[in-house]
Amino acid sequence: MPTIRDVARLAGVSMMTVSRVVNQRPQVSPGTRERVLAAMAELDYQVDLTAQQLRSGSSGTVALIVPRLDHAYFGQLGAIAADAVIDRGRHLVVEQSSASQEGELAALSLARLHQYDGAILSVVGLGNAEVNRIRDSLPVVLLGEKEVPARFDHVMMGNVSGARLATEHLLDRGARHVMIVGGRHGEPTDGMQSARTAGWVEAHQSRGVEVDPRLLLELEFIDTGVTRRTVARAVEQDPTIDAMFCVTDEVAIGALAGLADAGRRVPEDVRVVGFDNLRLGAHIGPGLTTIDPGNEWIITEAIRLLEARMSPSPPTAAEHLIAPVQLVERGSSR
Amino acid sequence: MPTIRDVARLAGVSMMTVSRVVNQRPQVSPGTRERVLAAMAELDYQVDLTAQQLRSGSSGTVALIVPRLDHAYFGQLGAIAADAVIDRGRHLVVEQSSASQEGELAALSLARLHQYDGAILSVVGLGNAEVNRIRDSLPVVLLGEKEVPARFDHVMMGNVSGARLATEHLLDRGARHVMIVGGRHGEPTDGMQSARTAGWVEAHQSRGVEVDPRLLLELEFIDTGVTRRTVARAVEQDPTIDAMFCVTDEVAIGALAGLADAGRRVPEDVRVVGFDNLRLGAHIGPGLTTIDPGNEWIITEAIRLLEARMSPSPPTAAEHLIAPVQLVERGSSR
DNA sequence: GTGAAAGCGCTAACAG
DNA sequence: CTGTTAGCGCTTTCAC
Repeated sequence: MPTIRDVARLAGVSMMTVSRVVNQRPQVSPGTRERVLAAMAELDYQVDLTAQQLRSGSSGTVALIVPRLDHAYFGQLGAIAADAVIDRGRHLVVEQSSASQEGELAALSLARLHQYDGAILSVVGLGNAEVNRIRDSLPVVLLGEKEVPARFDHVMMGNVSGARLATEHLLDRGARHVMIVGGRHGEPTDGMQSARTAGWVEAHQSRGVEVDPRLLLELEFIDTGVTRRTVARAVEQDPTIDAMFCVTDEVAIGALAGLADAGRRVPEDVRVVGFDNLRLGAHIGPGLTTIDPGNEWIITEAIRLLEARMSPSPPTAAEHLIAPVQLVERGSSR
Repeated sequence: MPTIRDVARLAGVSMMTVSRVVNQRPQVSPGTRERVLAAMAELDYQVDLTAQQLRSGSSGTVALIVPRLDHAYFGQLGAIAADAVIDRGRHLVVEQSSASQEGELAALSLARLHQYDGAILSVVGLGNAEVNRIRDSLPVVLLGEKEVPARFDHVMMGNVSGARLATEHLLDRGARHVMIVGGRHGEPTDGMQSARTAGWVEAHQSRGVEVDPRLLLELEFIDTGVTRRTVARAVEQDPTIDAMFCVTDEVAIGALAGLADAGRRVPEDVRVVGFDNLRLGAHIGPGLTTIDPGNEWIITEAIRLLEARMSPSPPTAAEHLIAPVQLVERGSSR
């Protein structure tokens, strides 16, 4: 591989001049620039970004760390983020944190994170202890539905309001036995499932309907197949169920399948609403009514916060943002 | 940030000794190792991977470059690859190549690629001219359904055999008017759609059924919504269609929706088979029959080839592999 | 507008 | 088992 020194020799200039041309600095005369560019082309020169980064301290790269690459939701997040980061003149790389046995922490090795100018971290399954290990040495914005230490910037979905919106929609449609599929007891700050369960409860209160605790359906884990089996069993045991709020769209797809297995029609017998607004939802069964969590908004804000932290200006107080949600009405709840 | 020099000073040893401890080299006495580890903990030392890489020439990182992060297929690929790479003692980062206006080439900036020990490149939409710009300076394995220059290692799906298998399955079930949804004329080496169309033709020949060229349904582009509209129109115009081979599962999901829109039942009126074996397929409608392209096999082989290229041993001739496919039979074709 | 010197943090190669 | 020397490829700083 040719180095900047080879280019300098060939062009008859100093390494510094080549460096200036490579980095598009203005203080180079047109003639010199031409000769340097010619030499670069001649040698097929490529900058060594590693050396550049070691010396200059910046890599031009931002990382997005997600738990799983094969969950549709994180894929959408990654695609949006990649475009947004490019528009800001940097590049995005995505890493999967829960890879293999080593688990979340391995990918979070601070050493690796330090290779980037900044990082957007999706903190599902990460304890505060782990998150706290991130020193203030690196600009970081947190994503995710759990409470995080106050000193970090944090963007989350409108879990409570979204779940409430979805459940109110079902109650307003006349449903009186709205099951929450994938619900979980606990504080709304514990995570996605607890927060959405809180919204489900709130909706009942706002509409003056009693909450039936037997309608909280826990799932062994969040998975389409698991949901399918669990839901089919549930509706066979309790034929009065007339609606389901599913904590995610993937769960809702499992619920639709389970309801079909049990011979229930959607929306005639049971209405269904999901959460995430996956693209696919529009084309599944009668069309999946869902909550749009505002992913574009989330990424836009996360990157805005990250840019602020990466800028040389004095660091401001951490922000904690909640994205605005929207109901997307389709056939499964009509 | 503390450096190796700070640790060395605190532990009362040379930088080299600290380096040996950090890199788990055996030739350090237990006592010294203890003191160094203590000093590292005390200072909360983290290696600078950039400097390490500049000096040692290796980053311990492999890149996977995919066109879109939000296509379920590439998400699954990424997840499998991340696990496989970790098991080999390295890390994986995923980049999206078709980000924003700049397009494929930007992410392929050779300079960026050189930061990695090796790269797995999904070459959808990449011309041979672009691929050829990759010098032999970096271990690279190509993925994708188009023909590539012979000097590159290349792993691809069994497009022709898979499409043939799917179509034969439909013909054997008694279908006589098997439409290919998302088909395209051209050489089988042109890309995914042409290759699968070739398999569709082969199946007709092997079963002695005439190919009706009007049953080749082109799509404006590969998208669930586009497919839905196009398929609904097609079956209204030609009521004799009794089966569909869809070039991908995402297309198949659109076809299922379009068939429902047009009042056709699956599988009673029209049988449907997809291609990709997305997890979701099992739970959509009657269950989507599909071709499993052997993603695990593809990634396993790609990484094996990459490891071989990354090893110091002499480079062997490039390999061009085709993954074995399998029919996954579900309700949509019964 | 251009160049020389110095060094980012680390490790290969060689001594001992 | 431990240390010294040199330098990876680049850019910062300062000089001209």
